[in-house]
Amino acid sequence: MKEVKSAFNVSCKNCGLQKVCFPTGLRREDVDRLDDIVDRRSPLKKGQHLFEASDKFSALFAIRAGVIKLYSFTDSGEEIVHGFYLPGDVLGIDALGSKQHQYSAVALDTTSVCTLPFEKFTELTESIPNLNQQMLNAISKEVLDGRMHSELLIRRNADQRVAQFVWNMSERYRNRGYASDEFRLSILHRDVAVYLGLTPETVSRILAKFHAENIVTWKKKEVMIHDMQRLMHIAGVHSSCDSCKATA
Amino acid sequence: MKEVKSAFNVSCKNCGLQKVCFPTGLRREDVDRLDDIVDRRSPLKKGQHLFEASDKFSALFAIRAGVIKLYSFTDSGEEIVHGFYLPGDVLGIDALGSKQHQYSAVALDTTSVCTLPFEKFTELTESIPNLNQQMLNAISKEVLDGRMHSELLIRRNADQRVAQFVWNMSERYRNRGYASDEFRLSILHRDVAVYLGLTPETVSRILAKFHAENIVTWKKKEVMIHDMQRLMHIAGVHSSCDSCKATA
DNA sequence: CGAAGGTTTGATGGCGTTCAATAAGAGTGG
DNA sequence: CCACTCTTATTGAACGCCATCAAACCTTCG
Repeated sequence: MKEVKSAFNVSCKNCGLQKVCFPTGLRREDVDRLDDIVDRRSPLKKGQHLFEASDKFSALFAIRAGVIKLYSFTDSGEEIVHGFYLPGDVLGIDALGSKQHQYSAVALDTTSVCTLPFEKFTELTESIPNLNQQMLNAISKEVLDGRMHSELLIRRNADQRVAQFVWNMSERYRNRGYASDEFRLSILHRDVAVYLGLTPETVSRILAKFHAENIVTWKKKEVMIHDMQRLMHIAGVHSSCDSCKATA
Repeated sequence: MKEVKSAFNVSCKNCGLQKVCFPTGLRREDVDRLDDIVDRRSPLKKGQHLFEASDKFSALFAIRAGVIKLYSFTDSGEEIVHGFYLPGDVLGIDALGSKQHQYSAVALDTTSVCTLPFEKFTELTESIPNLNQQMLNAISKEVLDGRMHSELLIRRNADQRVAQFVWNMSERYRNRGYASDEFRLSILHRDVAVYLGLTPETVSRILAKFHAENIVTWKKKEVMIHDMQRLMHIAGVHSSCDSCKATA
């Protein structure tokens, strides 16, 4: 099952995201065995779906590069954006119970993904004890992310929501070893607005204000944070060690 | 490890909630083995905590009777209510990753709980294959509940939120075999308000309106639903089979 | 019984939505 | 490469929902 390597087809062993996918670390031989079951397809183009709501669940996915938006629609047809998944994030957990995807996942940019067939993954779990805990970590992260999202939607005004979103993205890139004060973000303002429970107009106005006050500039998929302190202050991130918590 | 039985100390085998705790069903001998590891303490009184944020995680909990509120505080000291747990619900999943509770759980009424020591539970998992899937179901439910909460907080006005909350509670009681149009609910309006991202005043006003329009009466912990159709309509639950979905 | 906390009701104001119209990008085909 | 179209972003004005503040009433519990 060993395959030819390419830019989009690097083994877990040589993947820079190993620490993100498996934070507590697996033994080298265990990573090799994981490699054997991982399926690496050609990258998704912008607008292509990784899966759609009601699809049968057969695998978990780890993002290698790009961005995925997880979304669904309410009974009345409004879109709900549940989250954005960056390199190193695991996708598909919502379907573990019903074996059927509850939401849809679409690429917002060229995105490459590692596929973990769930059957084989479960078998591996029996022989790699640590893998089960890794799984629990990923699941737990999913639950906590959901709670964070709810928290953001309750009693935080529009300024705070936008600031927290930008800061959160910055932290996530930092944890992956990228620059945290300047990064590319292929997410439409419209999608951000839906995620934050706001209208595009409101988000636009707030970003204009942040730009005028020289806190954050977000133009043409390029985000630049000029004043991290004030950004964190607006976001309501007071405790000095929150970045540590986020890393955990 | 077999114990004397009492009203608050019934084995899983004889527990009416078995279908809720283990929806897909376990074999009789497996339930017996579960029984052996379950710890049944004396009930919690109103106001007592099952666990608190930052407590070490050592067990999952299944509610047998009563109500538990899961909550935490923001950096700025505001309370966040993440959810209410009814008989048959599983609590403690948020701590699976970090082995440390992230939120606090307090009894809103006299509440009895089954304790599942996680170590022993994990061991059992190896010999009862179906148990692992039960676990995944519980986790998945936790994720989906969180998403439902977010969904409720986005672009739903106060009327819709309150209606959806009452309807949801009604459904949950119905799924447990209780009356769905008349039930006791030991939750303060204040806690409901925080959960819904509203103020107590707003919730009070809306309940007064629902009462005046003869849709729902909620006085002194007694909820009566007089017009389920209109309640569902306000809640934005249009599809006729949503009760089925909720059961799944 | 008295105190503390929860609920109800009313008046006022602010924040974010809504509607509308323009500007700016992105994608397509000539 | 430019013209054309479609989607997204920006900016302005006005309205409405819900928070806020305040005061009275009601429960609960020591």
